[in-house]
Amino acid sequence: MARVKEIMTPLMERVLQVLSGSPVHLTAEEILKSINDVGRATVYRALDRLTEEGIIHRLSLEHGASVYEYVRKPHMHFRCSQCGKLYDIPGDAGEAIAVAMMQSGHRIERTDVISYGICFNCLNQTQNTKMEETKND
Amino acid sequence: MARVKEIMTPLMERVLQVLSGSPVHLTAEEILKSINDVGRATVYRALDRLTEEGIIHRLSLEHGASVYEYVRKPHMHFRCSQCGKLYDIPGDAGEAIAVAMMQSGHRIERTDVISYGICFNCLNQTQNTKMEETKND
DNA sequence: GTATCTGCAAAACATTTGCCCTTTG
DNA sequence: CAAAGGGCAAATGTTTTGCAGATAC
Repeated sequence: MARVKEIMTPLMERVLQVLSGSPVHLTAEEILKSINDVGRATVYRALDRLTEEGIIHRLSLEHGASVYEYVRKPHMHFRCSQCGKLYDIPGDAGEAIAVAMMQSGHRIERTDVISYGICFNCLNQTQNTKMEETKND
Repeated sequence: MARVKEIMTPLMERVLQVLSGSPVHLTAEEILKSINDVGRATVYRALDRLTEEGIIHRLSLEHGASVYEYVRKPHMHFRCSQCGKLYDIPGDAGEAIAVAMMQSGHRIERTDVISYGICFNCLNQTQNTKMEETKND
């Protein structure tokens, strides 16, 4: 951790504080808002460097901005195509993936697993909406 | 496949032809260039619909545009953080992921596995560069 | 004083939207 | 002619860049 500390700038520390204190994924814009008197570019620069150092994760998603999260235990992600909400899914990529990736000869630094579909919340709402529609017909 | 055919517009067919004929992932811009007399917006619309229908996959990556690929057999992806090249990695997400995702109660439609790191190509070049530098010091 | 960090504004991309024209049934 | 597809340009949203001032060593 000593080495990590060395490379940290004040802004990186502040960004990291915001991220590590948040239970949810945040976009660059959200982080920007929760820190006063900071330029947008600086936040992006800090996020880039924190990502490169492996201290945080950047998640690139369909439609809209990337989100950042403080690296805790490994997990996967699920994104609802309907409401756009992002869920953490416990568990990690597992041996199978690691082995396949290793055999490729590349140096793997991290693996993102992202599923897309309809979340349980939207599934229920759709059901309700359908019932309403039927009633009104 | 009958149902699929019904919803295909001429543009969707042309886009699909380009994608299914390409061994590599293409960005919207690349697809645009390989089709004459087509508006940018139309290509995006076609790609959106093809993606929704599950006929092609959109892959959202760090830095730069999303790439599209024709859906053949399931596989994973590796992106080199240095040269930006995207590699296909044989194998799929496996049971472990599917089960974990299912338990979440969401309706999973697809899962992307993307690893980031340094590709074997860049690993070699870096080695060579280092040797050169040593020579010149 | 040189390198690093930061803020600001502009630039650069990637993607989406609105509007209008064309085609098809 | 209504509905759907498509072209174009402008708008939007996200991220990056260039530059100048401030700070740290």
